[in-house]
Amino acid sequence: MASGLADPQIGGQAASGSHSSAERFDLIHTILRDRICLLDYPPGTVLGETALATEFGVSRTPIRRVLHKLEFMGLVQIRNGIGTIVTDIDLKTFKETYALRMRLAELMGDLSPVDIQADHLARIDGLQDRVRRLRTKTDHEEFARITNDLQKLLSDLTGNGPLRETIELLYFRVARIWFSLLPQLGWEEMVEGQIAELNELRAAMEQNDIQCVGHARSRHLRTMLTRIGNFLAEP
Amino acid sequence: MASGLADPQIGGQAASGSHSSAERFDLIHTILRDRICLLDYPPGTVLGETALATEFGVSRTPIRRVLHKLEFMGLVQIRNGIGTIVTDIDLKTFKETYALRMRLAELMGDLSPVDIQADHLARIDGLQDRVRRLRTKTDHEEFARITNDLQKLLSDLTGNGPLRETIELLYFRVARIWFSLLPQLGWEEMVEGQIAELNELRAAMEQNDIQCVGHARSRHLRTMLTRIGNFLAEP
DNA sequence: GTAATTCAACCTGTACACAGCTTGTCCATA
DNA sequence: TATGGACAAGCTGTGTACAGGTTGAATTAC
Repeated sequence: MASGLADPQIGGQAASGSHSSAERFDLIHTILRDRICLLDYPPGTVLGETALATEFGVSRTPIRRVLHKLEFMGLVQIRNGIGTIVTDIDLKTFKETYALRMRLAELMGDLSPVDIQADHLARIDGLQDRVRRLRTKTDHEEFARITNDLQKLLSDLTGNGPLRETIELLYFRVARIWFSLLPQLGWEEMVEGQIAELNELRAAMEQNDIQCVGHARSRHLRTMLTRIGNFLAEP
Repeated sequence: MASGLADPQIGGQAASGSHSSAERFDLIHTILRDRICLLDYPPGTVLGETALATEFGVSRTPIRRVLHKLEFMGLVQIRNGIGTIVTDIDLKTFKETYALRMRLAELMGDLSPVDIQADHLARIDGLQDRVRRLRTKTDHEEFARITNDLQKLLSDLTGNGPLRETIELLYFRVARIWFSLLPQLGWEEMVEGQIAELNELRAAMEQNDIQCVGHARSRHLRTMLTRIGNFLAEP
């Protein structure tokens, strides 16, 4: 219907259905954000407002709102006369972001911690199952979705609202970068590392120790940064 | 020229002059942000896109871009059919934001600190002069401008980019709130408190000790939160 | 053949007209 | 008098035509 693009079931129908204005905005925003984070739109991709407008069955106006929000989040850069470009991150900014994320993770249990509920344990159990299945089946996108869902779970455990928003924003800014390096970092290592983090997180959650959860998360981020740093520095 | 409003020299002329698109956007954004932070638009004010458009000599479209960015920053809330409302902050969010700001201030010297230059010392000297003048002349807006400029100076001392952006964002979110309480918190106390902070900051900067700068800032934030908390809790 | 230049195609930015939503008012009714 | 609903005024959301900006390719001059 749109312009010969793929994914007609997600875009053209759901977004232009009988939803309210705010719902359509959130829907299109989430779809485009996930496409960027899951590398459907790799860094450097030029998006084009008209193409997106026809795909989602709306005019350029609401698309522009979404793209400006994505620009504010740092996921795209809108350049007059050229288009909307999915951003890449230089190594310096990447390391700075990870350094900050590690510190913010440690603050998670320090500032207004929340109580662990049975629901939270069930969710992390589900994540453990999903990532264990990846030991025998390479699936980069599923791996990225698991880390997305883990981030959502950790957000629900962050009682301090501004801290939660900041952590989420920084996650979305860098998630796609290391995800793009995933194939070159060693699949087995990455899966086992994720399993190890989930085990640590679950053990801390069983004891209702959010502070320990934050420190485990921080350690995991440090490990990831080290691996990526080693990989990017040598060649 | 516009609609009989005040400040014709800032709005109608400068913003619609011979600037490029991005420059006009930044200019209008800064003007409106400062009007909100300096309480020209106190919380609850309804802005109205058409009025702003006529004042700045542009159409609603670029005004909408600015207002949406301000909404992303949390300074306004856009409601369909009603208008764009300057936000207020509930006490819980206010305290959470301050708790986070204290921690982030401590990180300032920890993550990629910068070297203090003579220029930095000169700027803080200027701030000291300006705030000392307020001992004999009550001027709430000048006080707010000084804290704005101090925040800018501290931003320049924050080497970690994402940390700098986060600190700035959180500052703009809460600055106008305690500023609105300024008249009721005791003018002399606030001025002396600001002078004390500047003295501590300057002493730390002379020793090129950014970590000490961050801790002094954090202590000052804690003092402010305590005063405001006491004031808001009792009545 | 090479280099500078013009121009056409495409993009985002802007202006404006109209549709949809919210709210307060006014009026009819019990 | 109290209360319910219809309506009008105002706002933001959307669609669309046009202006401004950028790039690369075709063209012209040397």
